[in-house]
Amino acid sequence: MRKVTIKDIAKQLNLSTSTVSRALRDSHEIGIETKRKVLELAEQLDYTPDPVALSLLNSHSNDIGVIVPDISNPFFAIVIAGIEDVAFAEGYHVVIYQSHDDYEREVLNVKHIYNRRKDGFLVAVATNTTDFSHFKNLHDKGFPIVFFDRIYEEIDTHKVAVDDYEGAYNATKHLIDQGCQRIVHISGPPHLLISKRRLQGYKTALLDHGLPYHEEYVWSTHFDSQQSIEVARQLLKSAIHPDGIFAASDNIAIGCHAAITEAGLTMPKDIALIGFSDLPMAAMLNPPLSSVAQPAFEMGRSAAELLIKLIKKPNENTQSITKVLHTNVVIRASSLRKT
Amino acid sequence: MRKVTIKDIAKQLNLSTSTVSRALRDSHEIGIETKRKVLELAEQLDYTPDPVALSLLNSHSNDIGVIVPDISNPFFAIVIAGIEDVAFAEGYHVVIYQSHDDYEREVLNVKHIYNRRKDGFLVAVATNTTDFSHFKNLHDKGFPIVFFDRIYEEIDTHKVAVDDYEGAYNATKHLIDQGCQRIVHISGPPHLLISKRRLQGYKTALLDHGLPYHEEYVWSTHFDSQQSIEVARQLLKSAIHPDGIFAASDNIAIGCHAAITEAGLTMPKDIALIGFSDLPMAAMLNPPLSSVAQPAFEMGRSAAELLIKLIKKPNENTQSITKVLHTNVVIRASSLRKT
DNA sequence: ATGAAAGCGCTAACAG
DNA sequence: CTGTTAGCGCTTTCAT
Repeated sequence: MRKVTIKDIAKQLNLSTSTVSRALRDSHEIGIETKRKVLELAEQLDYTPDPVALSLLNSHSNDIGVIVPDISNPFFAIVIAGIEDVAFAEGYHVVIYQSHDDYEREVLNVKHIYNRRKDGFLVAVATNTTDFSHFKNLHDKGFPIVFFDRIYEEIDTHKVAVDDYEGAYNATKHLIDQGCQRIVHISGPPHLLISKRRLQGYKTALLDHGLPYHEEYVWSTHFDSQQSIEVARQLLKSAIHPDGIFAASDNIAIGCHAAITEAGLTMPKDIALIGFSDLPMAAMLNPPLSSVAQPAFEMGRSAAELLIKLIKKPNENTQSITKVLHTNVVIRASSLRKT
Repeated sequence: MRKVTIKDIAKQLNLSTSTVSRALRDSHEIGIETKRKVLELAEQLDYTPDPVALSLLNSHSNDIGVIVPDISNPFFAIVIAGIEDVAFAEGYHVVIYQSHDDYEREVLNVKHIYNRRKDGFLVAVATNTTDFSHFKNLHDKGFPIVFFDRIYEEIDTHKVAVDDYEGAYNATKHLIDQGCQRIVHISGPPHLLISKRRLQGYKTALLDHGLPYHEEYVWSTHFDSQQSIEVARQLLKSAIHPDGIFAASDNIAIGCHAAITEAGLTMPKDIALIGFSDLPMAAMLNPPLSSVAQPAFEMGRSAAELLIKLIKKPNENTQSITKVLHTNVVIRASSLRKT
């Protein structure tokens, strides 16, 4: 029970494969009657064109790739949902790749994407990637790439990100407004652009409001709660005794939340806590977690739209655009002292 | 700057493409010297065989698919990590598909997998799938399929699941041991096999320990915390006044956890709560959530091993095996009343 | 030991 | 309006 091909139809109808091919694509140069017969038999035989043969022929696949560090991070899961939303509507299928924040895996993923003739890809760069030639090489060949969230600035292509600086500034300002004096920032991996920008927002907010900036108040960890709880425990045992914590992500904040509770301290009285991303989980904690909301779904949509634009008319898009989305601070009980 | 093909190598070396092809595959009928030259040039030109051409030729791709309802569910994310673990080691690439618990999407995913000549796939069936012919048809053609977690029993192929009955029984027994008298079960979608089995475990445990089984004590919702918090609120407002809740998943339990806290009740004193899966999140809650641990990573590994076995020697595996993994109850503060 | 030719499924000149 | 031919990149008979 093999797959039915264009050949089968041709044979049964005593036509050539090219005629069948043309009839199927509704070419104007085919007799109305022939067309009808072909379409009918195709329907009846449940014919579907072979995408692999088409890929070999046209060098494209109607698939687009998306590389994220980790699908279990709800932020990326939501971004992917946004990507699928527009891709699906435009007739593209999205193939998900995980780099597991590992450079080697990321390189493998990129190769897979290119070799399988994907039409382009979207990527949030892996944490430990420092060599970007796997992106650069493809981009130089004109392969459509869009960066999102974890952006690499040096390649001249479309990018979508959030205003990290603004979000961090406002989160920190909020803590200051709540009367916090010793505000610690727990950052993500220091070399990431998003980490740098969030740190900058934190720093500027302090300075703007007459609070000193101390390097010892800036801690750092990975973007996952397992590691963050450890770091938070250390922090709470240290001599700093923070009365406010701005965590660079919700996963980090969740780790802090658990460590604070574990230490017998209460939020927001002893420590006011705020995270970044406003994952669905944030509202479920006890007390509910304040967070800087990122439009993750919208980020996915925008990135996909830009990629598809790039795929459809590669020439018209000489100007690469960087889309900056805005955040807003969602205040919940973990940081709300005053009413 | 096109991709380098076997033809380029042939031309530069004044050989035929067939010779080059053979040399690359280290055929014995090729001169040692020729072989050396070919290999050297291939290396130098950074030649990689074109997987699309190979797919068209051999009807396979070295890709395996995995269909899950939703990647943002950490349980599935971990299963996928397990799948990738063994697939990667065996030289397969895993392509992730989301059904979003939607039948239509699932059918589309299956078609994509088949059309793109994936070597086989693993699937956790979508919640609202009631027609299984898209699986049945492929299975009848001999296409390798393995079911995991959300299993469909009627197709005779390998399956991997957890002992849901056992897990549910032990969770319920634990609540009974803690002195709970009015134990409510919040189930997942009722028609799912895992829901039925967990319900059965709950029921039997009650009966075995001299507690009555009331249908009004069984509530039901989807496997996500947003919807669960609503259901939990309703439950708490009802006349039941449960002193124990066994939630059919951690997401459901998280919703309950939030609703209980919101209502000003305390765990485990007023209500003892236990979930199912033991997601990383469970330990982070306040109070930490008890849960029935499922070996998610191991489930992924087993399922992938079975699929690859099926792919490699389809004939030898006439006997399909169903692997049942064991659970264990992880007790934390949300349910621990006695010490 | 190597080459020529056919074919995987399909489309696109190029002919009639 | 329809058929023939060539080719996407590769492997595999079948010759030599």
